[in-house]
Amino acid sequence: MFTLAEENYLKAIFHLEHELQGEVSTNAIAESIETKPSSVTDMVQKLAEKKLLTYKRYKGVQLTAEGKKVAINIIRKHRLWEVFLVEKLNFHWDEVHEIAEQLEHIQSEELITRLDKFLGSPDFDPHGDPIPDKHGVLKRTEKKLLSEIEKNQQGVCVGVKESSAEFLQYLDKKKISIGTKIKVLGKEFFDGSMIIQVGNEQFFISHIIAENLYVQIQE
Amino acid sequence: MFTLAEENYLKAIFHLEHELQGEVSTNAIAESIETKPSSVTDMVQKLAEKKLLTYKRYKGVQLTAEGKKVAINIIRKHRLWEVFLVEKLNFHWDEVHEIAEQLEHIQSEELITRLDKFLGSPDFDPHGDPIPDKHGVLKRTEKKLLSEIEKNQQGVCVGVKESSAEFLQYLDKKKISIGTKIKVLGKEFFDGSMIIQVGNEQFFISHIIAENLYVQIQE
DNA sequence: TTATATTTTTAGATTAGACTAAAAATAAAA
DNA sequence: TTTTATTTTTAGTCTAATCTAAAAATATAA
Ligand SMILES: [Mn+2]
Ligand SMILES: [Mn+2]
Ligand SMILES: [Mn+2]
Ligand SMILES: [Mn+2]
Repeated sequence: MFTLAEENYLKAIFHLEHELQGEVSTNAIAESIETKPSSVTDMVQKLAEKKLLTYKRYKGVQLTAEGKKVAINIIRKHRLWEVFLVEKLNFHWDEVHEIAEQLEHIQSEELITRLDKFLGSPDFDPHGDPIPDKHGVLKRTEKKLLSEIEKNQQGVCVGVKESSAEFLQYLDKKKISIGTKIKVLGKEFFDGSMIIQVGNEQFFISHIIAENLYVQIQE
Repeated sequence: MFTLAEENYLKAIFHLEHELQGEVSTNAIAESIETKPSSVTDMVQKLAEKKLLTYKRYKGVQLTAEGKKVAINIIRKHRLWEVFLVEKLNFHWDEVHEIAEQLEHIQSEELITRLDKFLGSPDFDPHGDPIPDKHGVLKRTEKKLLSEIEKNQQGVCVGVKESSAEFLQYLDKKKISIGTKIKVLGKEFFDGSMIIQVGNEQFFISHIIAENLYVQIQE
């Protein structure tokens, strides 16, 4: 149906639309998929002709409903495969992204239907990201960045914003994973750093860490 | 490591070397991967430069040890994925080949190691074809074509030579699958057709069928 | 508002892989 | 052993996806 490159562009643009809240620039796309802006212009013109996005010269792009549908389906496949790799093959959560980047392009509706069933129709992937259902509907949960919660509040970790192997390994070292309870003991106004409690341990984390961890507040 | 096209050529050449018992011609490759002979010449020259096969103009090609290693690894992946699709996702044996053609190109040693373990290190795929181990070693079994066995002998089906969906569906209709006992009740010298017994049923099969079914003779 | 900087697009080149048409080598038939 | 047929290779073209360099548009600063 679509080429590997086309699928990767659509997925990247979809993610950028959410991060940037609106129109996505040529440079933003180029940076995100590690290519040159001139290459992006070419591809974006091709995708516009195929009605997967709208494009006005110098004005950036926006996915059409059809483009979104394609992107969401790739994301669905990516996240289902990540669940498979962690739940069934016992990969660790910092090892699965690269492999899922390949698996997400396998073309077979039936395969995904069956994989989903085999995995028990999971709602979230190993990084806490929601898995769209077959109609593209995402389960919404109200989660907050750890950096947004107040002193003495407590939450349970439900996801990571950044999901590089390096960050995930840092979290492992600190014994933080999906489901871990985190209590904010102190918060430094100046630099946003925090003292938090995880299990019996209390330690310092920088703002960078706090704004890449999603938590659900607990009373 | 290798491109999709390169992998497909190596795999096709490997299979042809076995079918044709020796040197593989340009035309044979072209037919097998459904491309033009001129395209094959190009690719074969490229693979020769990479030392994956030896090539003499107008003389056909032969895989090097390295070329064989690559080909066998792809076949290993293909067959392991087929087992996964049938055993875990409950696909039928006539539905898995096309999907495995895609999955066999996923690049990750670790993935295959874990998949193999998850599946219980199977020795055969759903069509009865042997799965090479991680060193490329194939489990050899003495099996015969049904067409080669004599009247009143009996065997158990251990594999199919042809594994197109059409042929597999024919076998389903006749209630023949891996493990099925087959007894030869009659054999027509003229055209090689047979009367066989499968379970309680007795029926006629043509030579074409008999020479695409592998059996292991039982006393 | 004019000058400068940044972003984006165009023009032209490159690579992998495939194709067609024609030439060259080899095999088969007369 | 010529002639004819088949197989294989070469030469040249095409498309997808990328790149560099330069031009054009837009944004920012003086
Ligand atoms: Mn991922
Ligand atoms: Mn993920
Ligand atoms: Mn197969
Ligand atoms: Mn098979």
